[in-house]
Parts: sequence; structure tokens; C-alpha cells
Amino acid sequence: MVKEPKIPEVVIRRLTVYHRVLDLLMENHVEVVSSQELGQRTGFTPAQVRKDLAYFGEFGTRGLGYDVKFLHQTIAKILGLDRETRMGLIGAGNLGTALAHYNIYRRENFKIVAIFDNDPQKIGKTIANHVIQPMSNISAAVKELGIKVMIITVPAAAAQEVANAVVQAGIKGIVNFAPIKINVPEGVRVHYADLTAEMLSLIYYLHD
Amino acid sequence: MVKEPKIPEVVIRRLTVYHRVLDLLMENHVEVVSSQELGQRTGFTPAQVRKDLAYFGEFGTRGLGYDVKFLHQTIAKILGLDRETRMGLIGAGNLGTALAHYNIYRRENFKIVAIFDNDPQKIGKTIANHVIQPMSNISAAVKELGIKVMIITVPAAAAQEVANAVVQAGIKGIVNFAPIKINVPEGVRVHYADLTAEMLSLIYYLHD
DNA sequence: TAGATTGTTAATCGATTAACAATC
DNA sequence: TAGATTGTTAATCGATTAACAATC
Repeated sequence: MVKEPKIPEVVIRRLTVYHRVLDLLMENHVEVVSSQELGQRTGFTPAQVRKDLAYFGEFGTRGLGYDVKFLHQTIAKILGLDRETRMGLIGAGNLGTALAHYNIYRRENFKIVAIFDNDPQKIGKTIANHVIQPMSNISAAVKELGIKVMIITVPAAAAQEVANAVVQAGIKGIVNFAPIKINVPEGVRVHYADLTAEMLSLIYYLHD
Repeated sequence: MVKEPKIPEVVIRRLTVYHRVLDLLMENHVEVVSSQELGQRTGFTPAQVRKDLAYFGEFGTRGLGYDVKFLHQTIAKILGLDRETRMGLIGAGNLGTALAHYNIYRRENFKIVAIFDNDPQKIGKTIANHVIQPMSNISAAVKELGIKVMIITVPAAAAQEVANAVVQAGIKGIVNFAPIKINVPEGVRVHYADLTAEMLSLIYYLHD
């Protein structure tokens, strides 16, 4: 058995940033990029860029740099962006609406395919071409549509209950925008998108 | 001169999480909390909770735990949440609108006081009680309203140009929601709220 | 006093950086 | 060949965890 090196989570996170920069470089028809430039465009050091990529193989050419198209494709494959990932969205408030309209989905290989809410006022209305469904539909929709990731944008007070229902429906990946920790069983992964932590922590550094 | 220990950035970030949990505990009239419970509610270890707090002093009572109200107040003071921080928002799209409506501002001591956009269609309209102003007003508004933090939610392609204008206006703290690195002079701090990185990196872990 | 929990030190773990041989 | 840049190792740096004396 080959001894797989364990990849740190921060590396995976930076990989998504490289991928995004490579998107941009491709748009600009740049064909080759060095670790130095990749570093400048991401805010990481060139050494870190090379180290991160080296976890997965040798993608560059010494003396030259990295082939933009090839690296883009390779990172997409590593991250699992080479196949479609279907996501659901729970909570059709302002933030949920913003995410539903987010234009990254067109370029990337993942998209929101269903939107849920509990408010009778909202159910039946349409956001970004999706009819808002009641939460009681979650389990059925997950199966029918092959949803793999659920995005939660409900108020903090409702997040745990919603998460329970999501887990019950068989979902293994949750992106939680509610500003509260949710508890899930082993095998279910939760990523937190904490909008306010960045704002609050910034204030600390503005002290004179 | 006293030798100040340098506080790691992650500690400051976790402080904002403790603060939020303490908000909740106060609402529930809980008066004392242990590092263990604070750990459970935040997802950190009890040792880490104690270590984090110890950077700033001795706030607990051995054998008992931490006084919720006092710790809440203390962390607020450390973070600079004890005095009002005024923020501006640039980009009145879906995300900007969501942030403008975000209800955390009512509870916390910081708030959005002005909203800017370049779209003539949007200028003059109202979001969350704020009339959308043209970007040419930024500099004047910063001075008049005492804006200390600017939140940027414009498309990636426009982010750098907007950031330049913000820096020009004398702003020292930026929260950037655009998925691109922005370059600013020394002394200006940028925090990134990267909504897609969490989604994309999650997909990696859902590989079978 | 007995039980509980902090504050703090030392040990461990892990990530970043520097440096350079390999090589295009 | 000379110049450039990768891939990789070793050194450094920093953060987390474990453990326990202090003490309520």
C-alpha cells in the first residue's frame, strides 16, 4: 500500500484560490505562469505555491513555470470540480437569494438545483428560476435531484434543526452560513462561511 | 517598556466566536460558563479556550468558570466593540443588499451608514433606509460620516479600482467580498470573506 | 476538606520558509 | 552554455495539546 501524505486543509483551501486565479489567466490568454506570479496574484509566497502543488505531483517545467490550462484542469480534477456537483439551498432570505444568483455557478461545475424555505409567504415564489419548496420536500428532492451539498442560510436559532433534517436526508456536506456551530454525526462535513467574523476581527486591528 | 506578547490572528478570530456564543448565553440568562462548555459551543478545545483568553488576562474563577456578562464585556472591549464603528458598503447587488439587511448590526456596535454603487439605475434608490450614492461621493461621505471600514461587494473586475478609491479616501480597513486579491499600501488592512472557497473546498472532501 | 476548573508551562505537532540541487 | 524556475529537503517558526499546580 502506498503511503499517502495527508493533505492539510489549508492547502485544499488555497487550491481553490489558485484555481480561481487560473480561471482569470485563461481568460486573458496567458499560457504559462510561474510560482512567483501565482504567489503575487494570490498573496501567498512562491515557495508555498510550489509546496502546495507538490503534494499532488509534478506539474511544472523547471526554468519555465506551469502551463496555465493544464494546471487549471489538474486542480479542478483534484478538487473534484471536473464532475458536476448539485447543491440545495435552505433559507430564501436576502443572503440565500444572493447566493442563488451568484454567477460563479455558470463558470464552475457546481450549481444550486433546489431552494427551500419554511415561510408560507415564500413557498411557491421563484428565485433564480427555482420555485421555493417547503422544507418537508428536502428528503425527496435530495434523492430525485441527486443533491450532494446543502447550503444553509437560515437564522441561527433554526440552523441545528435544519441541519438535522439535512443529515436525515443523507447529505454528507453542508456549507453553513448561520453564525452558530451545528452538530452533525461522524461522516458529515460542515464548512462554515462566517461573514461577521471577518468584519469583527478587522475592527480589532483598527485600534490606534 | 512591557513586552507585549504578539496575539496570533486566529486568536482574534476565535474571540469573535466566543463573543457571539456569550451573546447567546446572556440571552438565555446563563451566568457562568466553563472553558469546557465554551469549547463545546464553539467547536474548539477547552485548553484552547483558556489559552486564548489568557493572552489578555485572568478572567475566570478557578473551580467555577467564567462570568458570562463580564467575559462578554471584556471581549467586546478587546475587540473594540465597545465603541461604535461606522461602515460603508460599496456594491448594491444581491450580496450587498443582503449585508445591508443583516440583522447583526442592531445587536453589535457597528453599522452600515452609507451605500455606494456606480449603476445609474440604482443610484437614488433605497436599501435598508440608505439612499444609494454614486461612488464619486465616497471620499466626502467617509469624512462626513466618520466611516472607518468599507465593505466591498463589487464584481472581481472592479474590485481593485474601487479599493484604490477607498484607500484614497483614507480608509484603513476593508472587508473584501470580491473573489480576488486586492493590493493596498502599507497600513491598510484587508480581510477577505471568501464565500466560494468554503463551497469548493468542501467538494474535495466529498470524494468517495 | 473534596471537587472542580482555571492559568500556565512544557511537549508535541504541523505548517511555513529558506535554500539549493535538479533540470528545462 | 547561461538563465530561470521547479521540486524537495532541512530549518524555522508558530500554534495546539496535554498535563498539572494553583486555587476557588
